[in-house]
Amino acid sequence: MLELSERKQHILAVIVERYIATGEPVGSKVICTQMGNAVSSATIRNDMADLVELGLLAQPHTSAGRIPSQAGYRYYVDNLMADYELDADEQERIKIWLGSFSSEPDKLLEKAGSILAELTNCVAVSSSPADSDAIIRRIELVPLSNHTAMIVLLASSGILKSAVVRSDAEINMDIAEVFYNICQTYFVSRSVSDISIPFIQTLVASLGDKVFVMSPFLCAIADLCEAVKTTDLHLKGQNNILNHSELSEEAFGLMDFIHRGTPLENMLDSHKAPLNVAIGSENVYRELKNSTTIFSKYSVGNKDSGSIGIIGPTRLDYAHLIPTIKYLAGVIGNMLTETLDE
Amino acid sequence: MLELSERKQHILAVIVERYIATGEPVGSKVICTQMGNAVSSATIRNDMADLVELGLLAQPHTSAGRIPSQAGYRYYVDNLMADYELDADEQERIKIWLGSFSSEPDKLLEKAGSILAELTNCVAVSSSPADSDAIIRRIELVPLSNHTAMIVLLASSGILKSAVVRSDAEINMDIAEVFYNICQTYFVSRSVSDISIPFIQTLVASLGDKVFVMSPFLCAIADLCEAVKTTDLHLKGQNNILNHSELSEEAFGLMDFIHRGTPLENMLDSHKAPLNVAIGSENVYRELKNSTTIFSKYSVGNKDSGSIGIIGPTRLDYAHLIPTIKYLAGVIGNMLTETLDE
DNA sequence: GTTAGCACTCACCCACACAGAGTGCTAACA
DNA sequence: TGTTAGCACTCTGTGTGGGTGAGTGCTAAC
Repeated sequence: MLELSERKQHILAVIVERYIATGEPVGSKVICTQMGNAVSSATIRNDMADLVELGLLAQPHTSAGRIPSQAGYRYYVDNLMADYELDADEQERIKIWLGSFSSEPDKLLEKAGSILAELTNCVAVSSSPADSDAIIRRIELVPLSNHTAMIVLLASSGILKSAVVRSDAEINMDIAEVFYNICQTYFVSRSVSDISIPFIQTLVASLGDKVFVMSPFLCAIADLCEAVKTTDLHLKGQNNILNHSELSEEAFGLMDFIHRGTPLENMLDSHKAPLNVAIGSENVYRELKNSTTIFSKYSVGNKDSGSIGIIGPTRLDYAHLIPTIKYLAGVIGNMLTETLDE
Repeated sequence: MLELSERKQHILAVIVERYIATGEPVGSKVICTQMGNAVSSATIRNDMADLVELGLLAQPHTSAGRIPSQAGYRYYVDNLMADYELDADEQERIKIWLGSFSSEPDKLLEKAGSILAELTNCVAVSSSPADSDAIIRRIELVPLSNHTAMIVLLASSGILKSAVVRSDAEINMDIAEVFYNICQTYFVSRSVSDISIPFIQTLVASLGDKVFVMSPFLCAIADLCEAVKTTDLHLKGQNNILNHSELSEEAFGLMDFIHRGTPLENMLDSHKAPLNVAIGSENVYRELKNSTTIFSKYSVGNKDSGSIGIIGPTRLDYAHLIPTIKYLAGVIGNMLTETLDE
């Protein structure tokens, strides 16, 4: 790690924080005042020149002040940033906002995304748990009309998926009973990755005369298992991209990137640590080379499941946003774990 | 309605279609060629001057060609536009895309929005049916674990709402039975607007010792009824706003507008006709004064329910988009009606 | 009513000058 | 050796003026 004199660290911190606040390059004179005129602006200029040399600061042009380079932000996040905890008020507010309506996992994640977008003024992304090894906990048939029913599947990943199925035959108690038995025998307690199309086909073949009645339901179950294995991304606050003038050049590319879906999923999947902060070109995808991504995983029942986080400019209030995202991920994890309580 | 000579109509049509295709102002010479040199460019210039006089064309500046004014688009849509039907291929493609996974109403609408965004390169908006007079068709309790259950509510508007509820007491057959009886007696066949907070309070008071077990469920039902009364908006293809250079000036305002939600809901609610095309300042909200909105209502069980449509620039391929949106609305209506079949 | 011919009008592009902010460097100082 | 005052320098942003070209509007003839 880079060794910096106390004063240079202080100067770097002032520049980062001031630039984060104003978006304007910071000149030596301003820093001088900010530091209570402890040293002259010329001294600060000398230090700033050194910091540029070290790659921690950048100069948009000769006659402008300095702005943090991506490495400068990184140094700030790793070494200078004040530890900040959400105060009880903020914590309470988030909890109430999130829990005002006890909802399904997918809706909870969507709502968490909305909250995050609101709090951060960035694009918020939340991913629902995708777990190929998830076990089917329960499957229920909910009759809706004579010919339609809803199938609900609860997986050990805490995720709940449902589909509406239409059957040509009337859905009565008999059918429900048969469905229940099939589920208990062939589906419940198995891994979702066992439920392949061939599996369904063999199963269907063994059903005899019930095959026509049952097959739409069984196909729906296969679809639901597929859905359990698939990551769902929820995007919120896309309007915030245009809020950040430094992103206006690449707003189009960014928008396109987040709408493409798959690369974003891959990125979230590749995260190993519970918290990931990627500044500028630390991001794998070059579409994000001028953006910062902050993502936190949440865990359902002690197992890392999905992520929630933001995509924004590199000029971000890291000191406040990182703890906020961490906290939100914690709350979501707890709420989703509850559904699995036996 | 404005009386125009055959030739002027033709010139207007050429200008509108060419401008839609290229985005460049159209000059007299180009039109001349397009019309097979039937008349000279000077003649066309004279006609164009008349069309400007009538307010159907506009001139970005003296030495540029002409572009359609908003009134010009309107005249085109009302009188000149070719009637276009989706061919069987396109129809089939939409149906397959939409119906690949028999889904819940909300998800169906979301998917329809995605399809529309894809097909039109515009922001697609779909609203789920909100009906204050909807009748509760069914309420079902789906146990998920010892202490959590899902409540599913089907309303006559074709909409299905669900919530996950956590109860301190264990959820067993007894509780399911009590719940079922309460639902049959107090909820099913009533209008969702009857299920007010006071109603729930009186009901709770009459439950005696079951009050603690039941109240979270009953509160959830009240929330669900509220949800049935509320319009849900699904936005898709927001990246498309940046695709249209003519909207880049107001991209920020537009983005903000569609994210505010309520005005958009009000707009959809105010539509009386099955198909609404508002060009530029025909839109009530001034944020849309340079945009076009095309919305079609879909009906569930012969009753107008929600809308689906797009927001884009005034420069749109009206001749193709309008039939596409109409068709999609028709398909959605049919699919949602099916769920209600008794 | 239609056409050819021509002057005219802007938007666009480029080059240039000017002001202002903030620096880099030098020489003096503690 | 580290710090400071002073000053020339550099580069952006803005505004001004001339040149080019596309497309028009107008006039006079057909």
